[in-house]
This record gives sequence, C-alpha cells and structure tokens, in this order.
Amino acid sequence: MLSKKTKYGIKALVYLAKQEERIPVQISVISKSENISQKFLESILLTLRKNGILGSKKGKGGGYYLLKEPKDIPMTAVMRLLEGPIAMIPCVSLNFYEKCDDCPDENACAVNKLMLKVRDNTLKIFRNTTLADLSN
Amino acid sequence: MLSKKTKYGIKALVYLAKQEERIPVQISVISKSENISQKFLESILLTLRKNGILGSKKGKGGGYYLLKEPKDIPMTAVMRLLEGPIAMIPCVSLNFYEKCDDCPDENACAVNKLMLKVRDNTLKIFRNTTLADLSN
DNA sequence: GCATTATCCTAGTAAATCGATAGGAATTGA
DNA sequence: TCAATTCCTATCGATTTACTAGGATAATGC
Repeated sequence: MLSKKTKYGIKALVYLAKQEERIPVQISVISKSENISQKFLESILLTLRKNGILGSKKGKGGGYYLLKEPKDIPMTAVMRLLEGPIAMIPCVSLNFYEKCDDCPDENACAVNKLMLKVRDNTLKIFRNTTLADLSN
Repeated sequence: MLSKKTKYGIKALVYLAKQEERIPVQISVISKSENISQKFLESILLTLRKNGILGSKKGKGGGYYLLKEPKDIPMTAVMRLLEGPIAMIPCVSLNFYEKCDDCPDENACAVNKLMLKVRDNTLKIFRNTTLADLSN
C-alpha cells in the first residue's frame, strides 16, 4: 500500500513541475491546492530537499522549487526516497536487499521467484516515468 | 511490502502443491519444513480453508490439502485473500475500490495515472501465474 | 534594526496494523 | 476412551503511520 507521505509527495512535486517558472512556492499554497495537511506536507518537502530533489528559500518570498527539470526526475528516485523499497519483499530488492530469516535458498523460493517478476515490471515503469510524464 | 502472512501462505500452498497425492498434511509438518511459527501458520491456513482454497480434516491423520489442482489456483486469488488489494492505492483497485478524500478528480490525478499502470502490470503477472507455475 | 514571513528541526502521540501467542473446544481415528 | 489434530476467539507487544506542537533559524522589506 502506498503511504500518504508518498502520495502527497508526488502530488506536490507534480504541482511544482507544472509551474511555469522555477520560483519558490510556499508550502501553504501547495497544501491548500492539493488538500494536504500543511504540517505533514512540510515534513515531506523537507526530506525531498534534504535528498537533492527540491531546493528551498527561507523568509518572505520563500518556498520550495525543483532543482532539476521534471524530465530528469525519474519516479524511481521519488519512490525510493519516500516509500522505500520498490520490491514487495527485501530479498528481491536492489537498493534495500535483505535475506529472509526463514529461507535457506533464495533460488528455490517460490515467493522470491514471483516477487522478482513483479519487481522487474514495476521497476521498469518507475524508471521510464519521469515527473514530466506525470505533469502533462 | 508483502506481509509475512502472505509470504507464509504462499509457501505453504506451494508445499501442498508439491505433494504427490492430495492427502492431508499436518500444520506441524509444513511449519517445520518452511520455518514458520506453527500457531501463526495455523491461522493462515484457516483463512485459506474458509475461502475455498484448502480443505481440511480434523483428528488423527488430519491436516490440510488443496481443493483444486495447482494450475487452477491463480495468484490473484491468493494475494487478494491474504494480502488484500493488488493495487498500491485504493482509487485504482478493482476489488477494493475507494475514492481518495483529497482528490477532486481521479482522471486528473498523477498518482492515479501512475499507480494504474503499476496495477495493470502486476495484475497481469498474478493472473498469469498459478500455483503450478510456482511449484515447478 | 526590527517586524514579518517563511522554512528548519526535534519531539511527541493516537490509532492502526503486524506478527505472533494462549488456551481451550470440537472432531476424528484407533 | 484417549490421543491427535483442527477450530476458534481473544489478547498482546512492537512497529508504523499520519499527523501535530512548538519553537529555532534565516531572509526580506520597511
């Protein structure tokens, strides 16, 4: 299940991508437009900034803005930041790999086999979708 | 993230599918073979039985067995039973649809658009994969 | 400089979900 | 009757989720 954090984060990014110019947009503006709790959105934008997706400016006329062009922001980056692993199970994750306690042999595991297929497909979608694709 | 419930459920089903004959297998046998807590597995097999995937027999020589041939059990059924929705967000779910509170127009929603694509792909995999495919 | 307007940062918290566990009732076979 | 097994309900600690609170910090404009 996609968390609200990720959902709101994507919506905010799309909102920023749709702006004509890359000038700072205040949290309050985005939160009102997208019906997101302002304080919650604040924490989400903060992590996006800390991880190089957004830039920010403090004080009057401040706010958040995209650091790159929307076409250069793949959804893999956004998903991994906000949601965590793209795989449904750690033993098939590229970036968050972990061995299963109960499983003696991954190659013989049916769950591994199935979830690997799912991950491959999902990954392909997120890799081939950028913020630009979502904001048209 | 795939829950342990689903993971264990799939493993148990694969174990049963691999049996030569459709005779009852005890919970304790499966739990030992697959390294699953017996009590937890018990509750999982119970829901699989209550939903027409497994049959059971009580008393000595009792246990659980598949009610259908592995090739006739698609992963969609198993996933929906144990994990719930296949979609990552309710607004693109076929069997567990729910409208988003914050979203005035689904068709204009970027998250909806993206997650619909993911669901389509994942669904295709689960539909085309049966228990038989996993137990070879 | 000082007030205002914003982000920055750390904590906390209520509710839900997860991953079990406990304990006994019901049923079956020998 | 007894032992083996599933059936069923209830509970529980830990973790995660979706926020909220409250102030620190920085930039702007007068």
